[in-house]
Amino acid sequence: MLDIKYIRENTVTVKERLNTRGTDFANLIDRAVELDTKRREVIFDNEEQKAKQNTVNRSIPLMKKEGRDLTDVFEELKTIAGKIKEDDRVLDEIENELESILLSLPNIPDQTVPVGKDESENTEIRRHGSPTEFTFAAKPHWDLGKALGILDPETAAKVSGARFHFYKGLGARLERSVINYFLDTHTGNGYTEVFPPFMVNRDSMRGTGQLPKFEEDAFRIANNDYFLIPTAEVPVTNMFRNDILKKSDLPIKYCAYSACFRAEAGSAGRDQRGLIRQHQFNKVELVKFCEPENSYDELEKLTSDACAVLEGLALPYRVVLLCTGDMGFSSAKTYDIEVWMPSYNRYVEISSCSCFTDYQARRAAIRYKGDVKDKAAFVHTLNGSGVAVGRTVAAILENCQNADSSITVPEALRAYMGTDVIG
RNA sequence: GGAGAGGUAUCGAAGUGGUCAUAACGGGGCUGACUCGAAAUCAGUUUGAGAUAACAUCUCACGAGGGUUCGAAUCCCUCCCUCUCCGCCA
Repeated sequence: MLDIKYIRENTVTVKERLNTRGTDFANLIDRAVELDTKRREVIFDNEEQKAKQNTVNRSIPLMKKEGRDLTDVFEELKTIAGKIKEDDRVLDEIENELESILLSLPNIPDQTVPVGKDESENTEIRRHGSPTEFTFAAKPHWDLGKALGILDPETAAKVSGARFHFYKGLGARLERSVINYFLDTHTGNGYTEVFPPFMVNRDSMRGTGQLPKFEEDAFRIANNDYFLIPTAEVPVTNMFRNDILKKSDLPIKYCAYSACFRAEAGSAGRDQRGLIRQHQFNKVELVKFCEPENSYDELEKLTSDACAVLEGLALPYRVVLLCTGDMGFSSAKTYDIEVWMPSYNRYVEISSCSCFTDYQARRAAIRYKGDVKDKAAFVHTLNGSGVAVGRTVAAILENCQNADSSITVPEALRAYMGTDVIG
């Protein structure tokens, strides 16, 4: 959520910079400023009435003691109470509309984010390794999975539906090995491991920005108002919702494994085969809470912490800085990490690392302070996949395949796998 | 799921319709005094949000949201959460 004070004082700038996302928010912003002006007028008037009401109310016990007739006083107070009630009602309306506008405005892109309309205008920052070359006809991971008997989407379709997978045997073990390898690497780099709930309430989904705008992307539990988490970002960031953190505890760094659930509304037909786009997938997430002045440095570190696990697996990847038009709703700056996927003959997103500045913190009321005297201020939140597990498994199968369809297990995983080769 | 108890600041806890809710009382933290230093003792200080040019002033917040009333922590309704016992369960 953006600060209405900031919008009020920088209306033109906010419009310009939000419009770089490719949607025109000018009307909404004008309406927000208008509502804010009205809001403050009503508050001013209302508080005057309340002050008067309080003064008279406080003197009532005394007057009663003196045995005064209070009929006139009560008459006047009744009038005041009526005005207050009406003002409260008006204020409520104004604030509801204002809030729903503020919740629908995305974060302001950072100055260093290139302006562009879509993913074609993202900027490649760096590459690691080079696209894998084969001396034989390489197979896509879904064919390898079938040949090896380790991936079974057909049975999953019977049991659940499209966009689900059974992993079997060494395939299941590979998924689990990757999760453990990721968590062990990140905890070694100073992240505290947490294991979160996979269902969260509405307030949490709103705190990180999934609601109210993107409800159709989420799975909602029918008999509760719970949502299946689309990413561990949601439960982990919301751990501190409505809290005031100690400055000396920052930065707080968490890594979390979770299953992730996405409705994938609107992506029918895309990535139909294999592990790339599933309703349920595993991910290890990195989440940070830090002071505002460090957040962009922390984003660089978080991104390289995510890259580290791909380097450990010797998978070729590149880092891309998203342009304004391709960036997520709540983010101010995002790096995507893309792994080389031979079957796609291109790099495919495997992690998205974002700095949200105070956007989520304001929505979720996550603040910090140093001294008792300090005013509580919003923290900055960051997160990034460290990294998507299913896509990593797909990348391992494809990049590490041999002519006979066997898979050479990356060295870093051998202890977890208990074998050097799948096949 | 059933029965009961409860949710007030940093913690414990009092307040059951008004005139001491920043909030009694007790503990903790911080600052100062005493001390070579510490303990003990004494004094002071310790919530957040909003309106405002304002660290002046005013308003709001007693789990959340409604209602009754001139006035609600207190009375009524709905919901959430915690604890104890029972049931069920991994």
